[in-house]
Amino acid sequence: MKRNIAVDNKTISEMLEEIADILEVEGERSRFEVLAYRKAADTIGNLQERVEDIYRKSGTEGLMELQGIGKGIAGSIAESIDTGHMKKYDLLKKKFPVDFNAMTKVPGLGAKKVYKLYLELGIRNMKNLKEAVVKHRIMKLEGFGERSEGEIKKGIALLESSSGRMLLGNALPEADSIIKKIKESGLAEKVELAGSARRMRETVGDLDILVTTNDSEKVMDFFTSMKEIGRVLLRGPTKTTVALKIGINCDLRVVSTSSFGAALQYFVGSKDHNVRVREIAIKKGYKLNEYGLFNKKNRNVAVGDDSEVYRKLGMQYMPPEIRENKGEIELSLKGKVPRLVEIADIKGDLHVHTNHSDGSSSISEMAEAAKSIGREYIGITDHTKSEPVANGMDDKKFMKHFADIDRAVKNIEGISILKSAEIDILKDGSLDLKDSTLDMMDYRLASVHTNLKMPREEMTKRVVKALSSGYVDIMGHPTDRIIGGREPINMDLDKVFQTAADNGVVMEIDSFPGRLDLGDENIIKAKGYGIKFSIDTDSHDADHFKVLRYGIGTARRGWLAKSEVINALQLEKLIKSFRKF
DNA sequence: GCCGTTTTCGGCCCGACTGTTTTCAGTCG
Repeated sequence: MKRNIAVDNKTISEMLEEIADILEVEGERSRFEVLAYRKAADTIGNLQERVEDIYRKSGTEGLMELQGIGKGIAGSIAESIDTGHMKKYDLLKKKFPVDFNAMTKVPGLGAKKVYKLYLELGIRNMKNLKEAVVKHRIMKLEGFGERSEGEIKKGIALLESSSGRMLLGNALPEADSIIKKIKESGLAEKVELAGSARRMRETVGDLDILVTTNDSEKVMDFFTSMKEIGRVLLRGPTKTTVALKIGINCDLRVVSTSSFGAALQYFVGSKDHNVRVREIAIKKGYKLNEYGLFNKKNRNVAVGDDSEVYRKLGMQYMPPEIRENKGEIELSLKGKVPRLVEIADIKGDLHVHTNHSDGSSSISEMAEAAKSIGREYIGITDHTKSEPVANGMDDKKFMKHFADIDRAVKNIEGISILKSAEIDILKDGSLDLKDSTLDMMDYRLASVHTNLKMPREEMTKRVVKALSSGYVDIMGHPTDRIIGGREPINMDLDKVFQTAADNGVVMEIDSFPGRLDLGDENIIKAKGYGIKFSIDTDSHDADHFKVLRYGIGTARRGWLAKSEVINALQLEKLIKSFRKF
């Protein structure tokens, strides 16, 4: 019997991570080999495309194109996809039947401590660990103590109450508020957001805030007493870590003014980006750390902000969003980093719902709200009839709807309102409205909302048919994924993007924090096909327009320039761009 | 195990904080 074993990225990533853990505690291999496995695990864990798809399409060569994956690990991944087993992993796990993966997630527990707990106390999993804590067996171990046991206990509780990473859309407003308060306290000179939140990653594991001050003690006091803070995890003169009530940690780092530029460069990351930058520094005779860029005479030559570090290294500045070691270093050395799209470039919003379907505000209210934040046009894209839960409208209702839009247009100045719809792409790839209705629209946005679990071939066919119909201008939230909630629909993205390119279909970047769809990696992929993008908010309420910053952040992570974004066009040019012939 | 405008061999980023240590290993980012 042939079993179809689904091997997802998370599983593969966790296996590689455990191999690293076990190799580390065995201590027989070089620490670099351990590092290599961790790096590979990291790459797979953060991948947006399914590693299985890459393998099925391009084989081990395709896998080897990924960062930190060479012949050996590619082979292991291939093996696990083909057979459902990874021999190397199985062998090591047989030797050490320990759930490193779960236990190293407890803050303060790394591979070596987990190994020691196994050797001395026979602890193999979280259940054993919890029991040992309750029986106070851990504090008696050499190298552990009462304190460690308490931290492990708290760590377990924390893990059980939280799921790890948090949506950027939930974390960033919290960071904004903390930073604002520190600024207003007058205790710090500079206060900057760093880390993955600054890079606008779709989820963040923690928040990093960087300050310069001449009174570190007072800033730390102020920070640890803020009402947002749940408890203080560690506190030192330069670094304090707290658990925020919203469920993630926040680091506050204090650096001297002269180190600010290097520190900002360092703490914004990413880690992989920084490794490359440091290597370049070494080759040029410098030493780079968070305190400065030091020349042979040990003088810090990069005073100012992070752009100074890059300038001194002969590199063009790279915006935080692209610092992921995905080719930006090479572009920077050649001076070819593109100017990325900004919020200020956006002139309109092409995905807006009203209370005519499942929105909560009227056409006029949405238009007024958009106008008040500087939009010059919006497109009303209410749902079609296949979405009864969203009050989707049929052809007849759309007639009345369009008349209502005409009326709203007459009563508002300073913003244009376009007629459109978020048209359902039906199971067979046809569209949910009559051609005659579609003809009345200024443009057409189409999305998949139903039958999301279709097999890959069928789904690909369905979407390709819709995009080739000549009636789709924009594909809405193309993969339909919900971050942390729903897998992307299974389709051959290369075929879909090729079809879109051939038919002049624009891909949407839906700015809603839980969607961010397309995501950064798929944007880069689509960009390769010459596709254009529309960065929309998918607003269902007048208050939703503010989520645009997440879509812009994602677009920037996808290296998009203004010229690749259709809603950065003025209205006349936009309309022309929709007229294909 | 990975990787390559000094290399297909010989490198592989760097420092803070903690607990339990009496000088440091482990963990983290």
